[in-house]
Amino acid sequence: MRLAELSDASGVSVATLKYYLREGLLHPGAVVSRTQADYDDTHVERVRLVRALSEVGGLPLATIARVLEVITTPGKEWLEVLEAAQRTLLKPVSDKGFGGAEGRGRARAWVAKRGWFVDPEDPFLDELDRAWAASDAGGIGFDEERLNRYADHVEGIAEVDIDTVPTEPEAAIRQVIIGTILVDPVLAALRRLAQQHVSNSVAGHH
Amino acid sequence: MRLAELSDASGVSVATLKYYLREGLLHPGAVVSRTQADYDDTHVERVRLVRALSEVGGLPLATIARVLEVITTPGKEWLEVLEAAQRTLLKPVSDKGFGGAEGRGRARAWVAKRGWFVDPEDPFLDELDRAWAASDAGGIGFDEERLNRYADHVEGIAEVDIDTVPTEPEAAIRQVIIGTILVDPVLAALRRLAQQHVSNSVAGHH
DNA sequence: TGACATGGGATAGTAACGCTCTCCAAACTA
DNA sequence: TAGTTTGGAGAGCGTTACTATCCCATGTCA
Repeated sequence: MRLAELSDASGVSVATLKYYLREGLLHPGAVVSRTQADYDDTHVERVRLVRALSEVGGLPLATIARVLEVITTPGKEWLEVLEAAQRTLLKPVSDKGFGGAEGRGRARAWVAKRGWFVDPEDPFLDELDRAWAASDAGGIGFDEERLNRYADHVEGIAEVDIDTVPTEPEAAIRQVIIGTILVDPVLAALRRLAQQHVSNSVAGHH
Repeated sequence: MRLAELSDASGVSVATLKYYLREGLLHPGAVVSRTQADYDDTHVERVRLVRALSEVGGLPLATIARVLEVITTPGKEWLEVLEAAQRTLLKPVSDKGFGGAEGRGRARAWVAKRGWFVDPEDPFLDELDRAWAASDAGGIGFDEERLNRYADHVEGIAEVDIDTVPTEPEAAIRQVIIGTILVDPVLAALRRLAQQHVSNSVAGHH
């Protein structure tokens, strides 16, 4: 398959493919001659993955490059890779609150109270803090009780996530990382649809 | 409060505040003289809201401007506003799949099968299609059963959402729109923490 | 064998976004 | 009154994700 054919197969312009090659988002094809390279299905797959992570996952290309590196580096220890993946996925946190610095560390306290087994150094605790503070800034601050109600249901989601992780390590890493990113938008869309359903159901009963 | 003081109060630079004023993201202060304007708490709040929607919600400023317009336009019918809000929140869909156009419309079929009451024209059905297709492109495609398991839990989340909507229309609109945007990151962070908890719990039992 | 289109690599240019810097004259301040 | 500060307008900048141009070796057909 030549570059133009890869372009047709993936729906991405030749110019963009060249760009992805330069940026290391796409592995080079087999060099046939100095002006020709051969691409195969792995390239088509890769391009689709990159577009999915970019368009739906909303990740910047630089982050996608790191993600790809992690999931294509074989061997390595499970935990090591997952940790690297987590660090990779996190947007650099700007540490600034929204005018007031109150409420930092609420997430840790809440998680402890709830009895969740999570590393107290986990960066997603800071993410939760940030997101919680943002809700406050938006004037829709919520209390621990409401967070607990959310958490009840999210636990169920996480169980599905863990349930469906393949046993083979290579596939597992791929699933965990890509699944985490790409399933988020699915859940977001489901949430909006479910809101409509619930609200229509309630309305229908009155 | 002068602009410099608003800057101190909100943690946003004067230059950026000027920019927000130009872009209509921040309502003008009361003009005291040609070189002085008076800002108050509503301005501080507004700036924090803009930063929250931008930094945590990840919305582009142009979208934030539209959101603000919707939630600050009083009167209007409930449904009308919510509809406008939904349209506002959606990123312009590029309609392109990820190389293959297969699988379009799966979302509608699935929703019908599940018996959810949603408008068949709802753009979030397309969002769900896109996100589902992206998961396929990522090589972690899932079947309807897994989607059903997710949906069971998401319904619970939506119930919490609807439960906590205030009765007063003005506040309700604000809550629905801002809540939808800003709670997503909270749920995403919770999901990652819950994944860890579940996975640690399982590991602990073996 | 030669004319000529095509492919791939390198470089430069572009559009959108989100600020940030500079300048200005009016106005407050010592 | 001298000096600093303010708000407003405009241009400029850095990043991101492409896109367009140029070049020439190669493949292709006569």
